[in-house]
Amino acid sequence: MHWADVVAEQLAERADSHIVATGITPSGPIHVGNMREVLTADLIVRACEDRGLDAELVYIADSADPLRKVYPFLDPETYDAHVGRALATIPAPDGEGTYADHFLDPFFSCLDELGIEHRVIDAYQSYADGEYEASVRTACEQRDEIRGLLQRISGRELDADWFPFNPMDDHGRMHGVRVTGYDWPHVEWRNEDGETGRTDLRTGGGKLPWRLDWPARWSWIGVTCEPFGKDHSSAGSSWDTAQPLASLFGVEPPLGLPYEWINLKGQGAMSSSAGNAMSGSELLELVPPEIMRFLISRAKPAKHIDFDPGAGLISLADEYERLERRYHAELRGIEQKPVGEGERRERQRMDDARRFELSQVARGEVSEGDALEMSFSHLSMLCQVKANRQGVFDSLARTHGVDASAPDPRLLERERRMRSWIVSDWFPGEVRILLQADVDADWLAGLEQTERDLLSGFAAGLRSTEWDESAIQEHISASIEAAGMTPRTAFPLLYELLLGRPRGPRLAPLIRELDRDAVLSLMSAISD
RNA sequence: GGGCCUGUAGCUCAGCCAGGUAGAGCAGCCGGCUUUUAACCGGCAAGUCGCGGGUUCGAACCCUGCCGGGCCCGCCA
Repeated sequence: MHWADVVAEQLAERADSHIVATGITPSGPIHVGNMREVLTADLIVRACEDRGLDAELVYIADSADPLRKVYPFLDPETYDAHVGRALATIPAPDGEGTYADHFLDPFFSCLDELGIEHRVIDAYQSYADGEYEASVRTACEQRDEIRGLLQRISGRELDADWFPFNPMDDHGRMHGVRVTGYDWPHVEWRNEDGETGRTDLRTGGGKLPWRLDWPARWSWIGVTCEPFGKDHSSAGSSWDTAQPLASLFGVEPPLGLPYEWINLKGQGAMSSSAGNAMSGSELLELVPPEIMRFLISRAKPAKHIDFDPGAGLISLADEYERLERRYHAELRGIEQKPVGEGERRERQRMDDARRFELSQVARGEVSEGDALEMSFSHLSMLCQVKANRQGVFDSLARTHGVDASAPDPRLLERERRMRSWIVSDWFPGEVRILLQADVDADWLAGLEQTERDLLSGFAAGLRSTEWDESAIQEHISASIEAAGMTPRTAFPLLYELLLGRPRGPRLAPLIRELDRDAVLSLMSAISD
């Protein structure tokens, strides 16, 4: 049974209606690692729906969180003054709108593309609207008990003047603001500059610290399930402290699902501020949304994912494509048996089917017979070799039976994305088709005489060859024949000469699309 | 120090929770097709399942002890 179905089954034992919560602080570009959370939640929601439960995904934008520091991608001139202020109240890096929205808007676009239906809860607004009032009051009234509980479970010593609410000063800053007095519904405070003031706790003016905020939102939103990053699941961390706090706030804790992190292959955990991250939007510029869903659906949440945005991403996409074909050929409609039933092989097939189904952007059953049957690696090659879309689809018409006059819209999308992938820095060198700049003298010296004859004959004649496919094709054939070689032995040499590797895309059309001057300049190095 | 995850074919991983004779893809090799769009088709080879102990009729799977790798415990998922 697929992991999302296992979670759904556990939820079914608890209730018929569920709210699956996720939240990410919009302090920077929301990267693929961040997005594991919301995708995990979506898969659970889908699995719940598939077994007839009501389920809703709630996304909490932590816009009330203060800017913690001036991140490397921010201008210190502007942002020094904003450290400690809520993300909802400070300007965006490009000056348009708020900081929080600046990073949330592209994220929400991703969610739409990924088919993730969600209700957005804005934390800053929710504090202002009084949604947190009951929890804030409980926290303040029972601050001594909470304080002891936090110290005991987290093993962390809290300051003598610790208070379960971080108020903002008159400049909107939360850092360094101390509570000096409390009388519901007000707190009095003093900031680092010695300024004092009074805040009404019922309408925002600050926020609960994270360890309290988390169970508080469970309480007022009614969260029943929540995936969370492993940083929250260490011993004594916020998940542990949230358990007793939840009962204090009068709710059952949700079913928690810790998930592992996504590493950028070879560079460790993704981090926007460290500059080794790919944002969700970026990924969706390269591959269709179902590939991103597949990345998450194929791995269990407890497994960390080594995300390779280069060759590995092409493999991933191709793997999806093969699974798609297999699904339509033999997996559709396979009976999903309860946990533990069925032969090993059969269980694997059931899970594969679910991996595919849960990767779909559209909800509901996958319609019949709509596999694209087009590998991403093949497409990557065509898009490099063909100057335009027409060329790609003409080729696909010949080799894959694609109707070039009315191609599948999904195929058009894949072609569009592949082109942006190729021009991006993410495109892997292993599959990049690159005309050699020079001839490797050692390689040339090591060849047989007939082999050199082939190359020099080919090179010499190319200059006078008309630059179209059939003329080039003829010239290739003539050169091979003149050298007394066979295509099988000759082609690897020609590829080696042009691309520096023994194989490549069909040669004549490839040369036709390459820059003529560059090719001829390379040829002159051989014929000399 | 505490916690979580992880170690299965050259590579990426599935299988472990629900014990029943080792799986997939890629790469490799061989063959087929071919005046080659890294195509496509067929086949082959490939693993002491990190190591030791235990439980069991039976362990990659459960328990236990080691060893290696990654990460988290300051509001970075």
